[in-house]
Amino acid sequence: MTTVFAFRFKFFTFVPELPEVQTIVNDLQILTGDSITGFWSDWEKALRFENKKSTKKEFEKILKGKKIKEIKRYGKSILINFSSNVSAVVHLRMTGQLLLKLQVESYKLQAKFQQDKYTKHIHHVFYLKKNKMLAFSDIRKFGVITITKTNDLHLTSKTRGIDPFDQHFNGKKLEEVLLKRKKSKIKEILMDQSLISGIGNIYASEILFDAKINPSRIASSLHKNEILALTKSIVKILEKAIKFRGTSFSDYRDSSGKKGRFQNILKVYKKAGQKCKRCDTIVKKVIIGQRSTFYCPKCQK
DNA sequence: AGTTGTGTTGAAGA
DNA sequence: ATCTTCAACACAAC
Repeated sequence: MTTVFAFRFKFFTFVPELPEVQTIVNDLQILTGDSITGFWSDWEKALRFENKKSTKKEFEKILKGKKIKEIKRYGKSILINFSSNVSAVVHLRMTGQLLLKLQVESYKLQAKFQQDKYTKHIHHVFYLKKNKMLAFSDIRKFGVITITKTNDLHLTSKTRGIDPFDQHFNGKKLEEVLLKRKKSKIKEILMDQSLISGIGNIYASEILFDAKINPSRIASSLHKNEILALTKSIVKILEKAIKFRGTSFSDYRDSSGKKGRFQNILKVYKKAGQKCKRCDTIVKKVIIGQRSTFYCPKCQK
């Protein structure tokens, strides 16, 4: 029998955004100080070295023997800094999960454990000295792992808008950001990772509900006080979601019995046809930026 | 059983 | 250049 999962970041009903990634990063802290003994992958399309395609061989060559110095988050990306100026950027995209304390040999992974829904989507594995392994499971295989020199981290992604928990993020900063896409709908801007990093489809709807702003509003039409309210709502909702360990955990419980609970307090997301929690008006669904968007037509102006 | 919805990112198209 | 559309993929729900 395979070793029990210590943590399992559950399937794709919801997708990892900033709060889920922060929750994962917090849980991964136990790996600090551990070192890499090997690397395995059966989906090399996901592997990048700097900005080029890479291979599991190259990954193993670079990573083997490296010590994990720190694990951080930027936007929706997980940053792992190793010794010798090496870093890995892990992006879970839609369905990526990181599994800890699992023990599966690579030859078994090769066979894909076809009957085991918990291991059949593992595509990459970092083997570790103390903690056995860190496995990357990814149903849709959109996830990406980029290795780069720590010094060159800033070059790895175009999606490096300001993180809402950056100390420089405030109303004035958000105002500047809105000026860059004046004609766009506010919800599109919230989800534009090159402007603000970390907000995805779920929290965009929840934040705009909290700020009482209609998601279709054009950026340039927002008044100063609305931008200020929006700034506060961004931080407030994301902080609350982190406190609740995110939304992307449904039936899984980790070894201490905890699971994400933010889905229990969602106000508008996936609530079309139901009464608004503030004013009883029926919540509506529209498509903005090709994605489902939920809002109350009465209290979001 | 075939079609659709899911939603992140970056490349391709307009 | 700047905007929009689409492909990468697997699976649940209709």
